[in-house]
This record gives sequence, C-alpha cells and structure tokens, in this order.
Amino acid sequence: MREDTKRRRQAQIEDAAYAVLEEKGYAGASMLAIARRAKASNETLYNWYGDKLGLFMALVDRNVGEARASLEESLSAEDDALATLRTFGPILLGMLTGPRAVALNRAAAADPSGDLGHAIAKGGRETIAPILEDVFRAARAQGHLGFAEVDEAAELYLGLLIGDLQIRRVVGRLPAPTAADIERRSARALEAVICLMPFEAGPG
Amino acid sequence: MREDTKRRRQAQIEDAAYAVLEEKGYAGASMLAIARRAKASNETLYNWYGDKLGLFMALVDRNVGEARASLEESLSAEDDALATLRTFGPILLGMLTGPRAVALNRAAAADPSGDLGHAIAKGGRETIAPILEDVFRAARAQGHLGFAEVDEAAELYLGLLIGDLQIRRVVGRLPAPTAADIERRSARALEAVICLMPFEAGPG
DNA sequence: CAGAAACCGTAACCACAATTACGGATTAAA
DNA sequence: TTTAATCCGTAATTGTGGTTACGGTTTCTG
Repeated sequence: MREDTKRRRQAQIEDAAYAVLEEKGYAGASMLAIARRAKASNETLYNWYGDKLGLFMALVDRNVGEARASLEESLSAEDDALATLRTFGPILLGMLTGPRAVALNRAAAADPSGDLGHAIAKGGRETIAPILEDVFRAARAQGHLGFAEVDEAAELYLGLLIGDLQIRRVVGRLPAPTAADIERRSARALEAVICLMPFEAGPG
Repeated sequence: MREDTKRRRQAQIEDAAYAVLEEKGYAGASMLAIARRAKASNETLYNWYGDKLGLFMALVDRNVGEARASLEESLSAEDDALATLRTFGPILLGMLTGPRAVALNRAAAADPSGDLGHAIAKGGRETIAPILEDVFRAARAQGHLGFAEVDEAAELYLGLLIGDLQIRRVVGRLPAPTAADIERRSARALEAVICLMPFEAGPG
C-alpha cells in the first residue's frame, strides 16, 4: 500500500473512531464497532495500531497536533499581542469545550494506564503554555502588560479563560458553551489580565 | 438488622469501595473486588445498592454531603467575609484536588449514563456556588468588594481558585498540589478578586 | 428459645469485548 | 500477467465482570 494511500485510509479509520467515541464513550467504543464504522477489519486495526490503547493514543496525538496547528495559525495573523490573545482565546476555549476534546478527555479519565492522560497533557497544556508565554512576553514588550514571571502570567490568564468550565464539561455534563459565551468569557479574561497586570514603564 | 448497625456496615462497605476505586479506577473496581475488600457478599451489595451504578451514586452522594458539611463548618467560624474566603478557599481546593474526589471525577467521566456526573455537579458546584455567593454578598455589605452580579463574582473567584488545575488532575495526571501550593493559590485568587472588584462606597 | 431473615463465601450464568485466526477478495509489486 | 501481501467480513478464543443463585452460618425478631 502506498504511503499516502495508507495515510488517507488511516484518517478515515480515525474519523470513524472519533465518531464512535463521541456517540458511545470510551467503554462503548469497541474495536469491532470502530472497524464496522470504518468498513475495516479488526485485523487491520490491530496491525496498524497495536491494540485499543494504541488506536486511542493515535487519536489523541492527531487531535493535539491539529489543535496546535490551529493555534499557531492564529498567532501568525496578528502583530499586536493583545489582538493575538483576542483571536487565540476563543479558539482555544472552543477547542477545549468542543465535543471531540470532551470525549477524548473522558477516555483519558477512564484509561487505567494513564497514558492517554499523559499524552493529552504533553501535547495539550504543556505545548500551549510556552506558546502563550511568548505572546505574553510580546505583550510586555509592546507596553500592554506588566508582570514579573511569565509562566505565572500565562497561568493566570488560562485560569480566567478556562476556569472550571472544562472539568464541568468533562465530568459534570455541562452543555457546550455558545460561541457568544466563548467570546464573552475570552474578552473578560483579557480585561481581567490587563487590570491585574498593568504595564509599568521603566526599569523595575 | 438495626438501623444504626446497618448504617455502620454501609459506611464500612463504602470506605472499602472508595479504597478500591482509588487503587484500581472505575473499570477495575468490580463489585466482587469491593465485596472482598469489605468482607461482604455480592448479594448484600446488590440488595443494598441495586447495582454497580447505585453503589457509586451512593459514594458520590456521601462525598458531596461530607464536602458540604466541611465547607459549611468553615463558614460559621468567621464573621469577616474575607477571612471566611481565606479559610474556605484552601479547604475547597484541597477537596477538589484530593485523591478521592479525583477518583470519583474519573468514575463520572467514565460512566456512560452520565448519572454520576450529574450527581457530582448537583451536589458539588451547584451546591457550593450559592454558599459562596452568600459570602460574596457579605463581603460587599462589609465594604470589602464591589460588583454588580454576585453569580459572576463567585464564578470569577472559582475560576481564579480552581482554574484548570482540577481538569489537569483528573485527566492530565498532574500530581496533587502541596498544602503550600494550595494556600498560595487561594491567597492569590483572593488578592486578584479584591483587585478586580474594588469596593465602591455610596449608591451606584 | 425457635424460626425467619439476611449475611457470607463461593459458584454459576451470561454477555461482552479484546484479541487472534481464517478463507476469500482486493491491491500492490515485480 | 503472476505472485505475494494485505485487507475485509466473519468467526473463534479467552478472559472478565455484572448479576444471580446457593448452602451454610449468623443475626434478628417475636
């Protein structure tokens, strides 16, 4: 099988797996159900992904890769750091509270090995935070914000942006926020950050 | 069996269930494993709790009940609303990030029915927020804080206090924060709230 | 105390899913 | 075109856990 044909086929299988996961949850997303949805055989799934955990690790890796690409694209669109945050915030929040991310988070919570959770943490938060820190450094350099520790500044912003919304989505079955909710929350997080970290001109 | 003897026995069974849940996760916490740990029989568990979900619903209900009692106790200890928040914040954050709550949240994330998640939301956040709103009203009445909508004020505080810490504990396998981390985070949440919602004397 | 109820420890039943295997069809490579 | 590899659809194997059942023991009730 040619490499790009295989990749295309894998993408089809993985799309089917996402769909079954969102409909039936992790326990209900049997390999057979996924194979049937993808019109593939169990043997192919096991040959290509090793086992159920391997397939779900691939789903997580793909999802965090796509999220990172999407966020990085939003970064290059703006010169002004605050404008960047205005774009970045709703995109990040929308992804984190969307049905696919919620389903993957639930799978990770259910996974006794902890591997899915570690992969989500590594490709998710641990990848996003440094990107965000760069934006905060730019915001400081541009005279918008003042803070001592950039990691704390980014963490504060994430706390305000995400808050306990994600856990309530994943665990507490909160419905997805509307696009208007997301925009409002993102805007308020940014306002709060500007208020809490006023720019201070000069050394010190 | 006398009522209080039964309650005592149930508490033993539930303690065993919490222990097995924390050690093996939800999927690994079979009814038989719990029965063995509690030196009870499967038949008794099914007679008393109906089924596995029923047992876990009882665990959630007990946990939120104990949490509420603990938080309400912290409320009556202080007259000053900000002092109350100084006490309340670390207690709440410690509970949410503790091993039992994390294990129950993971169980709820894994539960295809959504019932555990709804029970956690109802007995947890939906119970705590009104309590916290009362504290915020008192803080405003005492001249510490100024805000228009009390529900938004409480939500802002929870966002700063909890942030994405809980989801990273439940999903991303973050280790539990230290007591010092919890105190620091709680104090900073309170500082931020005071900064963001300054008291404004007079009508308006 | 006697009889009934309930509990314990264990086994049995059943369903389900992870994983492997198989025959035939399809695809890829030479 | 031929041959080999791989994929599909399906079945088989195995293990596990949810749930029920059973005989004996313990506890409860009148």
